[in-house]
Amino acid sequence: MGVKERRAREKEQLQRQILSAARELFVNEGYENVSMRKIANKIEYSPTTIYLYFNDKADLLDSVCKETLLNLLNTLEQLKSDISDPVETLRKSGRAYVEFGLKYPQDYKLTFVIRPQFQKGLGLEEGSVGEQVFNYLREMVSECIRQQVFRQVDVETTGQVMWSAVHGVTLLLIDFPDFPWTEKDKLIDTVIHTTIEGLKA
Amino acid sequence: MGVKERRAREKEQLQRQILSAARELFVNEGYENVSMRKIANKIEYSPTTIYLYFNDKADLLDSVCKETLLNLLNTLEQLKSDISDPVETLRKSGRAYVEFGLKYPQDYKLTFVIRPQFQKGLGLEEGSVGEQVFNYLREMVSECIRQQVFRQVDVETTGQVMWSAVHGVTLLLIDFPDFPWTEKDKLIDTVIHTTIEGLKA
DNA sequence: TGATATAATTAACAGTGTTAAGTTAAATAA
DNA sequence: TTATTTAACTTAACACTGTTAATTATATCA
Repeated sequence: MGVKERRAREKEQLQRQILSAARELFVNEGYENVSMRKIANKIEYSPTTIYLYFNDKADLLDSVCKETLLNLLNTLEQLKSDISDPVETLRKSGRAYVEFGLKYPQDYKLTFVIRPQFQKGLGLEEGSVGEQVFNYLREMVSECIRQQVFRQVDVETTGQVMWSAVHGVTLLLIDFPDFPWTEKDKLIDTVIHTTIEGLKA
Repeated sequence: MGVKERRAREKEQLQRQILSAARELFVNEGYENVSMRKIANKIEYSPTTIYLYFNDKADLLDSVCKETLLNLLNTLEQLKSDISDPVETLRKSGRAYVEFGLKYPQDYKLTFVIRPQFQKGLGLEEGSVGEQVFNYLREMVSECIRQQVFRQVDVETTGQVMWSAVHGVTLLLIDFPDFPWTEKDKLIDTVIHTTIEGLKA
């Protein structure tokens, strides 16, 4: 009886090993520059072994991104402690979102830009981690509207506006590091502040 | 004397031919899925001929993006006619920017997301078309501040905030077409409106 | 015409994702 | 313990990729 379970455990472990090797390579060298053979070398298995654990390279990317989203979700959920000042929490969440993107720029691009190009199904389906992330944002925004700090536009639109702003500034900072940006922290704060002010009643 | 010129014209023509074939393929099939051989087939030349006109595939991408930026710049410049209502012009420009991105989604991603990954030099250097686009935005914003419609934060930051917003919503709409967005036009308008309101004095 | 310069091509290299077939090792059954 | 089945893994191969060096064809000039 225990044999099967041990084997299952071993399989799982190898799967995780592959995943972590893939993540490290994707993040350090970019998805396009990582070959299955490179990943295989890193874990000291033959390239085709990977195909016993993942459908293809895109599937590997998919799994890496799922992890990233989980990380992001965890990071965010640590912030929604006090509901007394929802705007402040939203502000903090926005900052945390952008900072997450800048801390793991490759992961962020992989998840929010590269992946959609390969996996047409957006990864924001019902019950997915991606959806949970957006739900978090929805809750924050919802509370701001409920307490009548924000004007009474619908929650969906408001959330999407907020997402646009943080997504935009995150990607610009990642993709054009040499652009003469305003001091980075100031820019991020201004983006978030501006959006929140614009949403206020 | 005229021979040289004719030859130069012919070279130029072939270069343009290559470029337009590349653009068409990049846009329709995605940069990664287009091979030099595919481009060569399209123009009925051998693959290596392309290398007589462009350094490499990234250089080809570069040229395609430069054209895209020129298109964007032209689209925008047709709007700055009346300076009397700078906020309205800025609003229109924002809309035009997003619409441009949605009209040519592949071009937009190529220029603002894919290219930075291959060409580390951001393509917004002094005198570049990219810089001109941002200069346009700067002018618009500048006028809003000059007429004291916007609060007196610096022009740079304000412009960058605006850019973040439109860039963000454009990419989200492109990358996650299946997400349950608010009605598209409403979302775009709200993003721009919110940002502008947030920037007002 | 023959010499020269330029344009375009062929062949090749080292690498890619992925599949099908073959091999090895481990677990079960006799 | 030995034979058989099953799972895990590897080898070899296919049809591609971007790019370079060497080669051939073409058009211009003397």
